[in-house]
Amino acid sequence: MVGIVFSRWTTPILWVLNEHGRHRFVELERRITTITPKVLTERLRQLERDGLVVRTYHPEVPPRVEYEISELGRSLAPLFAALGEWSINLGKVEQARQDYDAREPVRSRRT
Amino acid sequence: MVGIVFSRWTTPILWVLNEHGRHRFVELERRITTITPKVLTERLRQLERDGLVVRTYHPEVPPRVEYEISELGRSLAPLFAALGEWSINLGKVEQARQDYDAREPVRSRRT
DNA sequence: CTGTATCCCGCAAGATACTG
DNA sequence: CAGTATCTTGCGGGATACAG
Repeated sequence: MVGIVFSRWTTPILWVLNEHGRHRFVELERRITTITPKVLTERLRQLERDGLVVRTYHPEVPPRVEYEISELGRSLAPLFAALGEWSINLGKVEQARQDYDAREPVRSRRT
Repeated sequence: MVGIVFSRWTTPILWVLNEHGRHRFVELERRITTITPKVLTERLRQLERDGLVVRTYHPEVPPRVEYEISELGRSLAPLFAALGEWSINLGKVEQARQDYDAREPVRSRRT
C-alpha cells in the first residue's frame, strides 16, 4: 500500500513530474540517469494505472508521448515536501550504520 | 534510500512505535498481526542499525527486550502525519485501477 | 520470551538486444 | 522516439521448526 507511492523508482519519477512538469519519455530517462527503459516503462504504466500520472500519446512521426502528474498525484505534494525536509537526516543514518557496524558483533547483542 | 523508512514492514513498525511508545518483541508481534518473528527480527535489526529504533536488552529470566523509537526516528513524525492524511485518497487509486482495467486493452495504448 | 535456522518463492529490477 | 523481448539476479518476505 505504501508501495503505491514509495518504491525505488516511483518516488523519483513522481518527484520529477511534480517539480518540473510535463516530460517526454526520453527526458525522464535523462533526468533519472540510472533507470533503464524497461523499468521506466513498467513504473510509468503502474503510475498511470493508479491514476497518479497522465500519459498523452501524440500520433506523429516520430511519435511523441508526454507524461504529467495528475490531480491525484498533485495531492502528494505535502508528502514529498515532508520527505524532502527529512532527507537532511540521511547523514545521521549513515553515521548510525557506521557506529553499529563498528561495535563488537557478539557482545553488542546482549548489552 | 526511501526504503530506509518505507517498505512493507518498516513503516508499520515505526508507526506503532511512534504512536504507542515502547514495546516488547511479542507486543509488536501482536499489534502487527500478520508479521512473522523472522521478518520482525530482520526489520528491527535494520531499523536499529539505521538509528531509528533503540533496542534495550534486560538480562533477566525470562529475557526481556524493549524497542522504542529514537530521537532520529521521532523526526519522521511529520512525514507519517502527511502519509496518514494522504491515505484518504486510497479509494481514488482503487477507482483509477478499475477504470484503467475496464478500458480496451489495445486501443487504450494509442489514444 | 526472544529470537535463529532453513528452505522456498515472487517480484522488482538490471543487462542486453531489438522493433515500429 | 518510445518502447518490447528475454533472461538473470537480488532481496524482502513467508512457512516451519527449533533453541537459549
